[in-house]
Amino acid sequence: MMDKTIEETCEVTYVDRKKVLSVERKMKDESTVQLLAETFRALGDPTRVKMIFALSQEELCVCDIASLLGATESAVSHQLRVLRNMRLVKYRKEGKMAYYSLDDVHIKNLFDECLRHVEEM
Amino acid sequence: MMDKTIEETCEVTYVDRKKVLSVERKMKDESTVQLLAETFRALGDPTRVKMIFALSQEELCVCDIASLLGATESAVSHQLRVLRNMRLVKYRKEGKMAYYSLDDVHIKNLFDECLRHVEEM
DNA sequence: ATCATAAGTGAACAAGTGTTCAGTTGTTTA
DNA sequence: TAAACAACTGAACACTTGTTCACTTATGAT
Repeated sequence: MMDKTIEETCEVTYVDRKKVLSVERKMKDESTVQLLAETFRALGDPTRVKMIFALSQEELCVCDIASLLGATESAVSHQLRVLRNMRLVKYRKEGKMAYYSLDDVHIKNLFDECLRHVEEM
Repeated sequence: MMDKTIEETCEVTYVDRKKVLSVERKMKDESTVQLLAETFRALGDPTRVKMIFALSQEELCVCDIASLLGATESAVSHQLRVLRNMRLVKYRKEGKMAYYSLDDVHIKNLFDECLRHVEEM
């Protein structure tokens, strides 16, 4: 990229150095940015969106979800792992069943806020 | 997938048909699910996360953002298009500059809620 | 102990994504 | 008018992701 900051020789700068520096100071660190992106990406799939919505309504076991989505349990299991890895869902074991639900209230808030945005489109 | 719903011949069902049907009735339609997933996916990239954060602080032009992220203007322009397509950012033209900002208040709420979730991890 | 079943896993492949490069458009200034 | 520049775009590529298939683990029933 070409350097557009010419403030050393000229007052007029196309890049607003003051604004850029101000934002740069507040910028979240690399690992937080990474986690944010991974979290959003975990939500960025139609199958997983349906799972999150379903789990925002009811606690469900893997085969409930599979039945609901018309998917194989294997596929559901793989997707649940993605959501689990980002702490979007939690589960409790009861015998051979695993009952899943949303991990915390932020997830529902986050999801509902996005729903509101989308429903305004 | 094997059919596990055996309620016609037996009272005991592994799939809780009542819960599944209740969720099925409330399930969002396919196009809403698709938009939700696309919106989350648009946010699911470190570069775009940084852009959204930056724009939550200040209105910025393309070259400000490029300078801030150390990216080419072409790359920034491509990423901004993704965000624009999902109405996550808007822009105003002033001469040859394009000033970008977050599209609406939902985006900031959504982003902040995710930040809170991530910072609890 | 054996069988059935809920859940989870690894490997492999098709499909989708981000970046770069080269080039275009439109505006400003000399 | 010509040159400079902000912004945008299409094509190509390397890389990532979701799904399927075959298999494993672990629990409960016969």
